[in-house]
Amino acid sequence: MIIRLDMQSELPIYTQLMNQIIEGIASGSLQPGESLPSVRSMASDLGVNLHTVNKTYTLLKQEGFILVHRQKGVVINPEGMPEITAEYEHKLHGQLKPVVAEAICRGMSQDQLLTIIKDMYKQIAHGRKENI
Amino acid sequence: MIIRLDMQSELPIYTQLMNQIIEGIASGSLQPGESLPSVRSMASDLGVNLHTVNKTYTLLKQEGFILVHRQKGVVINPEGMPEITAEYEHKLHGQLKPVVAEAICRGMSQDQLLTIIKDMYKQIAHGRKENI
DNA sequence: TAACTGTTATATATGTAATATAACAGTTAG
DNA sequence: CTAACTGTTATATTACATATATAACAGTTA
Repeated sequence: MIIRLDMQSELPIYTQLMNQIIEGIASGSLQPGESLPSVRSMASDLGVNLHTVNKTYTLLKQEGFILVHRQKGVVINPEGMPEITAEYEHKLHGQLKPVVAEAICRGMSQDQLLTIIKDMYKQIAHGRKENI
Repeated sequence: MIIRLDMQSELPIYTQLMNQIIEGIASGSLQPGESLPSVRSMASDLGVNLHTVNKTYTLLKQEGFILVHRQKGVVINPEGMPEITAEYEHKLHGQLKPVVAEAICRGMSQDQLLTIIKDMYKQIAHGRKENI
């Protein structure tokens, strides 16, 4: 899996890394049970510090996306992904609200916005089943 | 317009304030041409520093949501809101992608996601026309 | 003139992000 | 058993963002 970091971005490196791993899972390029590089090798590959990768892994572990297997190292959670909890729905609303509000301000119609979401959903989830 | 700040939030105060003003415009509770409190009085009302409010106003001005009128002070842009530029669409994609990816990971269907967006759009844009 | 406006400057305290170095306990390969 | 790896933790430092405090400036308004 190819990971691209933008050192000029306003987003922290550990957040960019976290997002791309989640996108990798969503797209199917990272399968449940598949192992991730060690914090040291990942850090080395990306040219960042060990602790930056470790922070990403710690957060992904806390949310249930990955787990640390004593033999296999860090793996995408083989038991499946975290569920749609009330807490997650609350977080989702908080993330979407300002984005939707700005779209409305700029005169974007509901259909325009839904089309963008549909296209994005299709694009990300495109290669889900055939990669199993 | 009522503004609520969460001092425990991970979001900076100036971002919370910015989001709520944009949501106010989207909902119609803030109309184009309507004036906003001065940086000092707003800061005083919210119990924050002058510069925190000033940063919010500066960012909103840069994006075209408000402008500084020599007589009327700070007003919601009477010429209308900023448009849907290519730059904005790029920003929108960057904001939505990680959110949609996590939803897919958690097994949320496209319809579930679209329903949330629709409800949110309706809720925000509900009192648009009747407030003019 | 006095009180307000946005704006700018400077300084300080705090927290986060990212780095560097080091160590520990456990696992694995030679 | 040794050596090299694993995740994990600790400590320290640098850099930057956030938020504050205080002050001043030019322009506007009552």
